[in-house]
Amino acid sequence: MTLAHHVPPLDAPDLDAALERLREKGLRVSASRRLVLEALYADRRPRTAEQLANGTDVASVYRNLDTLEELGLVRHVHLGHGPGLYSIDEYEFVSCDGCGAYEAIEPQRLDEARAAILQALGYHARFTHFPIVGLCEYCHAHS
Amino acid sequence: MTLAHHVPPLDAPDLDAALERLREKGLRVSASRRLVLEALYADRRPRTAEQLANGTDVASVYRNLDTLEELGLVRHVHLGHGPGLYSIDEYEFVSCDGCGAYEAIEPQRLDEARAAILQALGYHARFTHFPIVGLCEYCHAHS
DNA sequence: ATACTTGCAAATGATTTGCCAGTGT
DNA sequence: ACACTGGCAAATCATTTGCAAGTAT
Repeated sequence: MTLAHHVPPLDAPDLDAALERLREKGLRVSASRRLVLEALYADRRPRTAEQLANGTDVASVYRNLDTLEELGLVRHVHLGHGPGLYSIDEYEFVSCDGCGAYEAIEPQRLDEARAAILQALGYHARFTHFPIVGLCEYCHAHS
Repeated sequence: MTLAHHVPPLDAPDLDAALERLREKGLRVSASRRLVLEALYADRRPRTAEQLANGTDVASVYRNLDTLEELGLVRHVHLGHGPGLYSIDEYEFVSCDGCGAYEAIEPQRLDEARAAILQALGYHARFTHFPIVGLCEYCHAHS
C-alpha cells in the first residue's frame, strides 16, 4: 500500500562509476551484480528482472536490483499490470490506455506539466515510478 | 504488460442506477454483486477486493469487480505496491513518494496540467489508474 | 428451464525469504 | 577469516481459473 521511498536522482554516468559506487558503500562487486549492471548499461531500455536474470536465479537478481535501487543506481517503473521494469535511466514515461504503447520521455519535456501540478496541488511530480496514462492522439480520435 | 482498456466515465449516480445498469445488460443482481455495490456506494473511499469481500470469497469479488468495471460502474487505481483499490468515483489521485500519503483529486483541478501534457505529448491524460507521484510540500522541504 | 453465478480449491505470476554453501576483500 | 552473496527451494501476496452445485430471471 505504501510507495517506494524517495530515491536521489540517478547519476552514475557509466558502468565503472556504478561499480565504484558499490565499493564505496562496502558492498561487493560480485559476478551477478556486475552482470546485471552490464546488461542495464549496455541496453538502456527498461527490462524485467526475469529478462535480466536471463536463465540464472531470479531471486538474486531481485535482491541485487533492490540494493542497487537503494544506492540510487537503478530505478523501476510499472507500466501496466505486468512485472516492474528496471533501468539506469532518468526517463519519465507516458503510456496509452487504448493501444498499450508506451514512450520514455526526457524529463524537461514535462516541466510545464510539472509546474502546473505544483501550482494546482503543491506536489513536485515525477513520472518515473508510474507513467502518465492517457489516450494517444490516434486512440483519442478513434474511441 | 498492457494496461487496462479504456473505460467510459463512471456515471451511475446511485446504487439503484447501478443495479438497473446490470439488468439492462442481462446480468443478474445477485446477493454478492449487490453487497459489493452497496459497500462501494455506502463509503466512497477506494477499497481492496479483500476489504470488500469482508470474510466471504475473494475470487467472486474479483470476478464481480471485473464485470462492474467492464460496465463502467467501478474503477480501480494502483496507489503503490499493494493491492489495487476499487471505487465508484471519478476521482484522480496524487500520492507522496516521501510519506506515502495520498489524496483523491477533483478532475477539474488537474485541467491545467492536462492541458500542458496534451501540449507537450499529445496525450489526453487521466490519473485514475495510476496516481501522480511526487513529493508533497512537507516532504519536499525536508528531503 | 436455462443461463448466469457462486464457492471452494487449485493454478498462476511477481516478488520475497530462509538457509547454507560459496566467494570477494 | 569474515561478512557479504549466490543458488535453490519454499513462502507469500495479489489475482485468476476450473468446475460442480446454486439461483436469478
